[in-house]
Amino acid sequence: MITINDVAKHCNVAKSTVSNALTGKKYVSPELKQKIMDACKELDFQPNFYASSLSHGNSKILALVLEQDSTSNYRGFYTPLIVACLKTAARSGRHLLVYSGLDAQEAKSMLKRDRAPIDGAILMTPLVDDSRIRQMEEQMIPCVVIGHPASGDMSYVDIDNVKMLSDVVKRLYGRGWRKFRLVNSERNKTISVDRAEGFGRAISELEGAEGTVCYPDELVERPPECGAAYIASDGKIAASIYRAAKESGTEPGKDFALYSLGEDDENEVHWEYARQDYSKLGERAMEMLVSACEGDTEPKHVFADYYTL
Amino acid sequence: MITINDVAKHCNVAKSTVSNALTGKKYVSPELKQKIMDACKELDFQPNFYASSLSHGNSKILALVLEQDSTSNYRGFYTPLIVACLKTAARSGRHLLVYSGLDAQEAKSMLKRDRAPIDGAILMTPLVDDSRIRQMEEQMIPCVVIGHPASGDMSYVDIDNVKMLSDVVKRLYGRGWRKFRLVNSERNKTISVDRAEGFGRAISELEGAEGTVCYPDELVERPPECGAAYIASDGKIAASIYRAAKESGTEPGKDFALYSLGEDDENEVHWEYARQDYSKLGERAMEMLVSACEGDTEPKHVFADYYTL
DNA sequence: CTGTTAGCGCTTTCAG
DNA sequence: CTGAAAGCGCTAACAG
Repeated sequence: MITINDVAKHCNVAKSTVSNALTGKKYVSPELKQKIMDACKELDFQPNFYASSLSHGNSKILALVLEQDSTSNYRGFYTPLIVACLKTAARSGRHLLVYSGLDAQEAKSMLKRDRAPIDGAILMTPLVDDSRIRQMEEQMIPCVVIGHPASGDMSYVDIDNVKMLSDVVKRLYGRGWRKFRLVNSERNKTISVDRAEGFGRAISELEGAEGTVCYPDELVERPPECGAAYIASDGKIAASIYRAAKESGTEPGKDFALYSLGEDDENEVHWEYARQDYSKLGERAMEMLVSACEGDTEPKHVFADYYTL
Repeated sequence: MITINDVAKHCNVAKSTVSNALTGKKYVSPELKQKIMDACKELDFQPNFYASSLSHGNSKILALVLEQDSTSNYRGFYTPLIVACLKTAARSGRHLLVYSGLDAQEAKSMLKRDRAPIDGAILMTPLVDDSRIRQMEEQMIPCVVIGHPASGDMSYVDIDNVKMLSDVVKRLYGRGWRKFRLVNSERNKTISVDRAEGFGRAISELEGAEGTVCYPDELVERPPECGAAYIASDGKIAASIYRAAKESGTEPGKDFALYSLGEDDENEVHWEYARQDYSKLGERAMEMLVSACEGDTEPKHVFADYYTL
């Protein structure tokens, strides 16, 4: 392995001078600097990752923590999200560790600052009571949440689910539907809280509208109620409603309405859905994280309009 | 930060004893060991990642390099593959860095051993001339390829594409088709070579069969030839053939046959396809990588049957 | 079996 | 503006 010492000898200078030339934290005369740079190239010197991190303590490694617990395994939108994070990270010279389906226990251990050498993290899908978030706060690791954290003052970027739900209900109302059914996400996710709120708000504002909310744990596959507009929190739920309808001979779009909030795979969907731009979400979150790692400690709260109905 | 020194003082022993107790590489009396462990817990000691890596030079971080260059952005099968790698890695206490769409230049820089602290890597989708593979060999970083490397003697796990193609052609032949068209993957991928070979082999073995191979760069959207059996190298290509057929009024399954080799999203596909188990592929590759990192340097070559026609 | 000591490669004071 | 020297926290020889 070729070290900073070899470069120093090669140039007849002290190794601290090489270090200074490389990090740019101290003035080094342009000629010397050039000479050093040339030597580095000639010798193919690569600074040792561990040594430099040990000294100044940052690794240029970030983490993307997909979801707490491994309830839902396959999420089609992960790919564009991961790729967007990856690319944005790479553009600023960062590496990205990805975690999926860690339980609270595992997360606690894998994300300890001294276990994983991370400078910062993006957390997906916050829970109402989210131990990962607390942990990042305690460890003072810069952190951006994708979604709406329940409490605390940390940076996040989220789609405005309150507004989105309200918009969806109004649109369906405009088409004549009066009876609404929100089949929400899991209760422990903050997204469900926001969606229920937007849903409820719209219902109460609209003359003659009536609505109820249910959760996946209550979902039985039974034919949808005739005359109701179903809003499914994701494509899988929409698919199960659609299937149940088909089997019972109830006609979607006619006997009842079906709308899904986000679709993992956009081919051949038999119902209306909101498009959400996961790439943008990832890109934006990563930009925020990088800037936080560079010292911008002010928490930023972004409700983005990365969706279209 | 609480260090090994604090623990040592707390227990009135030398720090090396603490280190030995923790790493288990030297004998330490059970009572002392217990005492030390207790102290670690009490003081909430976490070994410093950089320091220990600097000393013994392994980081428990692995890399998953998705594909060279960023030609194809969205690959639905990435999610199950990534998640499988992630889980398998986590089970053996490894972190996973993911890279996607690096060009040769970027790969060269990001995957330098001293830039990214990786103990080993999984490389997806090898090219006929693959600089990443050469780089890993040069740097002597343990490495497993998912796919069939063109040359060299490194570990890989792959679906036997020669056999798969041959099987597919024979199946279609058995149904009466005699004219075959393979629309292959990009020329620079080794998978294309194998597929063309299996295709050609089957054609030559089958009485009265005739076949040609073409590549994406030659693909124009024109109606498929009547009476031909098309084998598309992936779902996207199959979709474009299907679309062209629909537009020209040619009927799939009747005027021509359409078969695709692997499908990213399995809902509502209008043609036959081979199912490939990307989770298994990732899991197996990761197991091999971990064992390689643990000193098993013997290259393993696995042609798995992780597909069903 | 335990403790002392010398590094790992780099950054960072702190005198020249 | 440059260079010697002292760590960062840990591991691994090497004596006791």
